[in-house]
Amino acid sequence: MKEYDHKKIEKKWQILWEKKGIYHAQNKSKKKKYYSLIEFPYPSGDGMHVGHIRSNTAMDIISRKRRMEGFNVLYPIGWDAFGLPTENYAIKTGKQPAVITKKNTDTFRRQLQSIGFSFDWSREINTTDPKYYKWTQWIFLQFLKKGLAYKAKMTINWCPKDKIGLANEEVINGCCERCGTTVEQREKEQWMLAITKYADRLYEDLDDVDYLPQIKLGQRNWIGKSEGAEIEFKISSPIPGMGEKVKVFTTRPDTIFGATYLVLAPEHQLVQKLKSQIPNWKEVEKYIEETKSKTEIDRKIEDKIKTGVELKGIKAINPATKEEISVWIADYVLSTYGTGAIMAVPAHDERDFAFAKKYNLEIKNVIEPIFVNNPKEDLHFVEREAIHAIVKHWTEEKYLALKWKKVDWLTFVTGGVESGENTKDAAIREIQEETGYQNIKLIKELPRSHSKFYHEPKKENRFAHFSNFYFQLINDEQKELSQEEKEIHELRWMTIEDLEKEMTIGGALRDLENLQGKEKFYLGNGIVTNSGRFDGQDSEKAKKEIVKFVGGKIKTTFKLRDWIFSRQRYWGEPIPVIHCEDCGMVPVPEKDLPVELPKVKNYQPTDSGESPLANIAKWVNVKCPKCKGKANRETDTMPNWAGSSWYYLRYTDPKNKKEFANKKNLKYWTPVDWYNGGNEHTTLHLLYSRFWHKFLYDLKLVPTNEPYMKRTSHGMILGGGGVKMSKSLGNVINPDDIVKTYGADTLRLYEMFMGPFNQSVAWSEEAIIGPRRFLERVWKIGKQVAEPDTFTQSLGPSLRSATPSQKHTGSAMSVSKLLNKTIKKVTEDIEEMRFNTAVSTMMILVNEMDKNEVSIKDFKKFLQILAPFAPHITEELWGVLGEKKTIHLSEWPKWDKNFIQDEEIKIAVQINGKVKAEIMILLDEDEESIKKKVFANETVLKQIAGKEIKKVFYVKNRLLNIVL
RNA sequence: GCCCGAGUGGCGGAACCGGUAUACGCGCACGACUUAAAAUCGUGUCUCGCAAGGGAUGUGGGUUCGAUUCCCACCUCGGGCACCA
Repeated sequence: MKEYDHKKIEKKWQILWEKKGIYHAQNKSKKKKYYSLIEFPYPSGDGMHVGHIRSNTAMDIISRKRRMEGFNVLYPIGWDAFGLPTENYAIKTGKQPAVITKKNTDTFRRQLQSIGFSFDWSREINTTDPKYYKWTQWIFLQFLKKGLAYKAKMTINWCPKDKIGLANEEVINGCCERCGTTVEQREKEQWMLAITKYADRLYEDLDDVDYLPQIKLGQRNWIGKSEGAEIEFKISSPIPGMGEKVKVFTTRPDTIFGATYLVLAPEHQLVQKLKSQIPNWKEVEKYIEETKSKTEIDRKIEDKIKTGVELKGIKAINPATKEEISVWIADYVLSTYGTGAIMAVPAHDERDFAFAKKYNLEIKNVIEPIFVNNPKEDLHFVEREAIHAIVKHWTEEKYLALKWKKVDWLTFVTGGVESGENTKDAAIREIQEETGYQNIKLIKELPRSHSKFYHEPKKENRFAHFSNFYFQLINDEQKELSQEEKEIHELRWMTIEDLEKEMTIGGALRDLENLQGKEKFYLGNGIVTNSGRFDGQDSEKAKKEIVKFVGGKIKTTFKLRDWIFSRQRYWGEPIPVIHCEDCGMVPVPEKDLPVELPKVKNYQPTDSGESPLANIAKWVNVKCPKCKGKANRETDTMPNWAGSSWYYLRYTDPKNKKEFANKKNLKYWTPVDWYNGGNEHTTLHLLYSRFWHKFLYDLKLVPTNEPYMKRTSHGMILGGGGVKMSKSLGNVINPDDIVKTYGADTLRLYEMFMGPFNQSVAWSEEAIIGPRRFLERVWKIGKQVAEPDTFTQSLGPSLRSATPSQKHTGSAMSVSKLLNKTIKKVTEDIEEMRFNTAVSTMMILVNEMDKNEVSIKDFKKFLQILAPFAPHITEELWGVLGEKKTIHLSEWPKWDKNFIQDEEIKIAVQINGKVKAEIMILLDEDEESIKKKVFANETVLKQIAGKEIKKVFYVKNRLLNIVL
C-alpha cells in the first residue's frame, strides 16, 4: 500500500480505537478532568447532515487536544429522540415511533462512527429509553413536590394543523414554528413550570460563566429584567369611600410629574368593576371585544398605530401632582406584563407620545437633556494623551452646548494620567488650555468601582492613580444667541445618543436639517424639571426619592413567563401524575417510575386537544396510588425540551438504576467545561437547562450552580449559493458519499477549513479537493521520511514523476523554524476556534516540507498537531514511523521560543504612508542604523530628492514611514 | 421599528490592540511529464498602464504620518426581538 487509500486505513483504526477504548473516560483518574459537550442530535430519518459534522469535529479537535495535553476527557454522545418529526412520520406510515427511532439512531451511529469522532460510546444515551426518561419523570416529580410544577388554565397558542399547543417561543410571527400555519388562541389546562421563580438568578449568574457575549445578551433579553417601581394611583369617585386604586409599573418614576393620563389593558379587571360609572360603556365594551378577537396577525398589520378608548367619567389622581388625569384603555398595554396598567408620560415615552398625539392629550416635559459625556472604553482613558483626546473630541460640542442651552455648567468626565502625576491638576490644566475657560471647579471624583470600567487590565500596573472626575465649567461669557444658535437650541428634544452620533467635530452644523425633522420626545436621562421640589436633580438619582414621595415600591419585573410544559401528543415523556376522583391529583410514586408509553395503533392527535394517549382505556384507567379507588392517568406528555434539559448529567453515570447519576461522578465531572452548539439553541435550550440545573442544585443533587462553564456556537453550513440545505431544493449533501470518495479525514479537514467557525458558510463541491490534496501530500512526505532510500523506487510510475527530482538540502533548519511557528499558531488557533487558519498554517508548512529535507522528529511533531483534525491518516503514519502507542494519547508538542523569531527580517519603507521599498534589517536593529540603510536605498533617494523631510516614523521591526 | 453580526479578487476566505491588503484553498491560463488523457509538478493570476506610476477592502465624510481595522452618516445582506411601560 503505497498511495494514500483512506478506505483501508480509516475503517481499520476506527475498529482498533474502539476495541482498545482509548476514548473512554475514566470516572476515577489522577489526571485532571475535562468535559466537552456537543448538543446531542435529533436522529431524523434523513440521516446526518454535514452541519452536525462541523460542530462535532470542532469539539472533537478540542477533546483530542485535551487528551494529548494530559486530561481525562469526557466527550459523550446520545440521542434527543422524542418529538414531532418522528411522531408525524409515525402517523403517516403507521410504524411505531420507537421502531423508527431505533432505525434512525442506528443510521446516525454508523455515520458518526465512520467519521472517527472520539466519543465515549460506552456512555451513549437516548431520551426515549424508559431507563432514561424514568429520571426525566423523576425530576418532574421533584418540581411538583416543590410546587414549581402546577396546572393552570391558559390561553395557549394552538396550531390547528399539528393539533398541538405551542409555547410562545415556538410561535414565529403568529405562525407555527414547524408548519407555518397561523396559530389560534385556545383556553386549556396546561402544566406549567415556574421558571420565573429563577428569573433573577438566571439573569445574574450569567456574570459567572464564559459564554460568547451575544449568547449572554440573548439570554438577558429573553429574561428581560427591568428595575422600576410599582406606584398606586387613586381613582376618584363621586361617592366618598368608594374610590378604587390602580397599580402601575414603571421604570421611569422620575417622570411621574409628566404622567398626564393613565392606560389600562383592555382585560384589566378594574375596567369591569368600574362599569357602572362609565357613561360610554358601550363604546368601551366594543373595544374590549375587538381586542379579544384580534389575532397576532391583525395586531401586526396594524403595526404601531395606537388605538384606545377613554373611560369617561373616570378620573385618576396623579400622586405626584395631585392633579386629575384621564383614564384610558388601549391594547398597546399588555395585561400580562407588569400590572397591566401604565402611567403615560408622553414627553418621555415613544408609545405614549404617539397615543397622546392621536388623542390630543397633554404632553408635559419633565426631563431636560444634558450633555453628559458618555466616555467609551475605546477612547483610551489612560495615559496623558487620553486627556488630550477627550478634550479634543468633546470640547467643541461641549462649548456649543454651553451656548445653546444657556446653562452655566456642564459635567465633564475625564481622567487617567501616568503614575506619579497629580491627576486632578493635570486634567484641570488641560481643560483650561483647550477650552479657554479659566473658571473650572472639580465637583466630584467618581468612586473607585466606577473607574474600573475604564481600566485596561493589561496596562493596569502602569497607572497608580487612576481617577475620573466631574468638572464644572463656569460659563462666564454668556452671549446673546444668534439665529443659527437659536435653531440649534431647538434640538433639545433629541436624545443624547442621537446627538453624540450626529455631532462629530466639524459636522455639527452641517447635518442640522436632518435632525430637526425628528419627533419630539426625549427618552434619556437628564435634569428633572416641572417637578416641584425635585427640579434640578439628576433624573437617575431622583428616582428613589420620587418613588418614596408618591408612596410607591421599588420593584423588578421580568419579561420571562412560566414555561408551558405539557403537549397533547404521544411521542414524549408521559407526565407521571394520576387523577383520582377522591384524592384529586396524585403524583405517581417514585417506585412506579417510569410511566412507560404504551404501544398504540393510532398516533393521530384528537381534535378535542387531548393526547392520543387518552384513547387507550387500558393505559388510562388505573388505581389511585393513595386510596386504590378509580383513577385516570394524566395523558399529556412533556415537551422535547425536557429530556435535553439534563442529559449532560446522565452522561456522567448513564447506566445508574438508583439515581439519575451518582453523586461522586457528578462531583467529578460537572460542570461541563466547554459546550458548543447551534445558534438556534442559545436562548431556550440553554435557559431551560440552566433552570433545571439550578433547581437540582437547590435540592443539593448537583454540585454546581451553573451547568456549563463555557458556551460557543457554530455557523450553519448552507447549500451552494448560500441557501439553506433542504430536501425540496435537492441540495442536501450526504456525508456518506463524501466519506466514500474523499475519506473522513478530508471531510473533517474541509469542514474546518471552509470558513470561520462561527459564521455560516456555503458548501462547495469543488473546494473539498484542496484538503484532499493536502493529505495526499502529507502521506507522500510521510512515506519519504520513513524510507528515504527505497521510497522513490517503490513508487508506482504515477507518483514517481510527481516527486521532485531534487530536494533542497541543508534547509532542515528553516523547516524546523517554520514547524515551531506552526505548532504555536495551531495550538493557539484551536483554543480560539480559528480552525480555518490553523489548517492553512499547516498547509503552508507541508508545502515547505515538500520542497525541503525533513527530519523524522520534526515530521512526527507535525503529525501530532494534525492528529486532532485528521485522526486516521496521522495514526497510520505515526505507526509507519515506528511508534507503537497511539498518537492520540501522545504528548502535545511544545514550540521552542528561540526558533520562532527570525534574526533577519524584511521591513517596509513608506513615503507619506505608501509603501515604496523593502529592506532587510536585523531583528531589533537600532533605529539609527536602519535609517542609514533606508537613506542609502535608491528608490527612496529618488522619491525624496529635493524634498524636505518633515518627520520619520519607525515602527519596530515593521516599517519606516518618511513624511515629506 | 429596535438590537446584534457581516460587506475584501472569478469563488470560500486571510490580515483587525491602526503599521507591507488579497495568506491558504478552489477555479482559470501557460509549461513539464505522457502516444494521449487524467493525476502530479512548476509558473502566473485585484485593476488601469508599454513603462514610470496610479487606483482598489459596500458608498460618502472624519480623525491620523499611516485606516480593511477607529468615529459619523447612508446602502445591502444575514440573524434575533417585535407595543415588555
